[in-house]
Amino acid sequence: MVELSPEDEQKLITLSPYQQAVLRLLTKVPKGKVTTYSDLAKELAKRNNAYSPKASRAVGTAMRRNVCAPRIPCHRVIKSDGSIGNFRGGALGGVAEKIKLLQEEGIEVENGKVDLNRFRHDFS
DNA sequence: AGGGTGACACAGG
DNA sequence: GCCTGTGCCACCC
Repeated sequence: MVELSPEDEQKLITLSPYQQAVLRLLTKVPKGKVTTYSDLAKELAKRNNAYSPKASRAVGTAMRRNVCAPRIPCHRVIKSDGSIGNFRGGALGGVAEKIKLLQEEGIEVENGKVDLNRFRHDFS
């Protein structure tokens, strides 16, 4: 869980409501656990019926625009099949960097995949 | 207002 | 299991 500083809040309000919701929810994912784009979309839909549970793609948009207020652990978000997905557009370390960060938190990554049965964070 | 674009998902082949 | 095509959502011109 991450505490947002007043500065972070300032950056957040710059974004659309949906993007804010995604990032705030993301702060609840603890170190050592991961979640998926789809899971975030579902959880958001559960908390606010204005949102669609199928907005996984929109969640990706939120990450892309993530002012990644450094504090928000965007590297803990992977695809629903356990594969890593993308990170900062691909270049500059990209996926490799994402994997590294995950492993440093104790999450096992083999063959470019994470075992969701063991590392998936359960909201609710 | 209209059309293009992804850090996605899912069903097929 | 890998590669494609299609659907989708919120966002951004």
